[in-house]
Amino acid sequence: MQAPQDTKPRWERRKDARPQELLAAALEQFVERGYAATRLEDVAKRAGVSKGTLYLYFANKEELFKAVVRANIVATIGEAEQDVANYDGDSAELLGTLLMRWWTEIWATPLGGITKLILAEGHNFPELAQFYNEEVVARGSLLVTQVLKRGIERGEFRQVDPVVMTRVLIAPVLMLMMWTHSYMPTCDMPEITPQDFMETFISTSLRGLKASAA
Amino acid sequence: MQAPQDTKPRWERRKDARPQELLAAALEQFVERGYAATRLEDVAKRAGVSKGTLYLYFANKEELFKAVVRANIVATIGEAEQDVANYDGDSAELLGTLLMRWWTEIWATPLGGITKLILAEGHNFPELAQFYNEEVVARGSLLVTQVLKRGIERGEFRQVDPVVMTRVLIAPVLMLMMWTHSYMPTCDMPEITPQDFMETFISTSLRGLKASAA
Amino acid sequence: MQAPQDTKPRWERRKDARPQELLAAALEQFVERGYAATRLEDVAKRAGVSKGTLYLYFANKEELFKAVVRANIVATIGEAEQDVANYDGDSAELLGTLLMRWWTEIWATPLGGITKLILAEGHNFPELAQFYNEEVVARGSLLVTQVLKRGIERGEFRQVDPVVMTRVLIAPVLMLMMWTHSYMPTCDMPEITPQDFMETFISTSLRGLKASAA
Amino acid sequence: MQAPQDTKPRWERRKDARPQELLAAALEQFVERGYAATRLEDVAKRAGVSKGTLYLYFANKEELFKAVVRANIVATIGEAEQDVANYDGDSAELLGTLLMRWWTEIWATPLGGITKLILAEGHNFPELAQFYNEEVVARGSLLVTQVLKRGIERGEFRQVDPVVMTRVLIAPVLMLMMWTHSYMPTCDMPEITPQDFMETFISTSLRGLKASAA
DNA sequence: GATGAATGAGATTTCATTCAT
DNA sequence: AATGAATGAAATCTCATTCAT
Repeated sequence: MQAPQDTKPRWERRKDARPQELLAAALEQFVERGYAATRLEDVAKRAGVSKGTLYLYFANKEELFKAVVRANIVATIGEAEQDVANYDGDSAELLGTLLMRWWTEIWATPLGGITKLILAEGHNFPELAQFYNEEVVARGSLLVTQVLKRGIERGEFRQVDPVVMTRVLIAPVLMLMMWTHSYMPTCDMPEITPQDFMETFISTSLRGLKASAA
Repeated sequence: MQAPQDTKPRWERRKDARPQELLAAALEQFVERGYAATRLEDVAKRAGVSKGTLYLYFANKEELFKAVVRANIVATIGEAEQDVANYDGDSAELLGTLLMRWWTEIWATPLGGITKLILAEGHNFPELAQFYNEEVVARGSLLVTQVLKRGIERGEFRQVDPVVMTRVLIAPVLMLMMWTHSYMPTCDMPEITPQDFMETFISTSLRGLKASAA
Repeated sequence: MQAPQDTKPRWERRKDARPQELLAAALEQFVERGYAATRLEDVAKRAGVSKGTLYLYFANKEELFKAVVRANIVATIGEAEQDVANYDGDSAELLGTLLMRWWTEIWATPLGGITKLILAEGHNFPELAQFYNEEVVARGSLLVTQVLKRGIERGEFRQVDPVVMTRVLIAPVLMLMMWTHSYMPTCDMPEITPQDFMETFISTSLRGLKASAA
Repeated sequence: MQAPQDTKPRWERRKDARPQELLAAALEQFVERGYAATRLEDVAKRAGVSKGTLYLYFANKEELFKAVVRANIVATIGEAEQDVANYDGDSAELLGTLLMRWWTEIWATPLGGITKLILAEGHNFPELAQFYNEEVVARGSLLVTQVLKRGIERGEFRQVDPVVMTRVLIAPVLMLMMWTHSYMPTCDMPEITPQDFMETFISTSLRGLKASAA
């Protein structure tokens, strides 16, 4: 007796997979070239389909772009929110871990490419930029802010405005992401690894944040 | 003897001013819309000339863009280099001043818009990106690196890799500039001023940099 | 012994019905949208089949269109021809009845839609237009012409050119049909019914046709 | 001394004429092919310009079409309105003259081609169809209706519903126009001239309209 | 026979670039 | 030097048609 797990004919299974393939190809092309400079024909070619096929799945270029953005808003933030809620130790350590995970698990992934796109060409798509900011940036920021408040309340951090400080802490991570995706491998940050950058950034920031000894 | 300062007839002086006017208009348009989305017709309209006139001064869109970039690489860096060389006081204060001046005198000006452009669409113009990085980012970085080395040597700063730390210190300023130019006034950084950001950033970084008390 | 009327299995009978269903759907869509604006996908959807199925029955869009036209050339004209041949009364009454039946039995039916199509987009299909004119318009016209000749011979109608007069009598009916199918319900003929139109048209024409009393 | 009538350089005079040339070419092409089947490239070619030039003068295909329609709504109706108001003789004669002039001065001109277009493809452009109906059909109809009322009041015509009768009188003229523009020269109305048609139509209708002798 | 995913030619539209004046 | 009408290559998008399943 044959295993009936998948009774669909091959091309139908293919159809189910198509949107993902197209989104993947589009993501790569958009990240590589930017929104405006990306030609749909290239996306199609990269996905191994014809121009017309794209339009079976996405109404137009803008919708394709939006779909790419939506598809890459990962659940990672949700997990991080849990971690922070449950954590019970040193705030500095929590903050350091949080920022480092943010880098490795979010910005160093394709989501980083998306974020770069939004920052670079976002103002041509105001609604999308807003949507993205709310879903990704704002939620992530809130997390950092909460840890900062916690540390301040517990006397671990000195008195700073947690909202402003949140921005200050986020900025270097985003900028690292921009550099990483700027395709200027040689001219950008020769001989510096993201790891180096993040470690130096985190250690310095935590030092600067900590309540003055005593 | 009459003052020979300007013997040219008026329309010829106008002619000399033309390129500047065109570059100014192009800068605004590029910053507002991005490279790809900028139509030369809009640049021309903004400058109050016809489309054809643009081509009298610049061979094509790309050359216009390059000219805009070149024209906005100001001499400010040179001045700063002098200041640093002549300074003779506390390294932390020097670094703080340097960073703040960097913001107010460079990134908060139209040059900021150019930098954003380069970061956003630079990889479509690799040679330009490289040129820009060398002329602006590298020279500026070098300055910061020098101050860091000076501070470390003088025992004011703790032992850090000055090249990496330079990046860490530059990143927030650039990111602030990106945000400032991202045309997402509402969703971006509600109720935070660049001033707040810079102050918090600088004070925290300097604290994190300083050699552990004693 | 079982009735052998239909020994085919059901799906095969279905198969036989398919072309009719497709033609019906195509007729509606063509009439509603016009030839050029009709998308085969919509025809298929309307018929509840897939786009590909259309091509099992019709070689291409043009053939489908032609098939629709051919399928709607009804036998009604044949009946009318019989009626006219057998009639033995007043020519004016015969003509009036003929015209009114023409309207109700032909132009007010989907065939009207076809005629509108031919008139509207027929010159993109010259052969089809010719075919249609010969099969429908010419035969119908001939009928009218015969009645006119009969009336003139019998002294009931005044001396007119029967061929020209035929056109004059056909025109209003066709125009009514155009209006009826023109999908401009409000702007076209407010508060006038086809019935009103036909009655007024017939009575006036017959009056105008009749041999001047005496 | 040279005549200074036209100081513009040649190409500028050309520019002024361009829209008219384009509209003329578009009219021909639309009338020949129908709206949907007309390719802008063909219009351009017919006008002796490139595709892009069309877009200097008309935003898109639909706007071009609308412009063609607007440009062909002649003032003729206005003149006819004057004539009717001033006329002081036999209503039947007035009506006959009106209808004949309608044919020769309006429907037999390019405006006829436009009307055919509207009737054929008008429901794809509802607003345009409405606009056209109001400006051309409704005004023309009103004129006929007024003459009918006048004749009925003066006892020249028998008692008919003037609104319905208006339609009955307009229909043949419009249908003649449809036939004329249907580009089926051979199959349509062999050996009948529009002149024949109109004369037979008018004489029959007037006979049918006149108050029964006495 | 039926499906519907895939195709690609062709249409509209945009815009950097040219060139006669 | 300046103009702006004209161009045409290239991009987006549509849809009749094909074909593997």
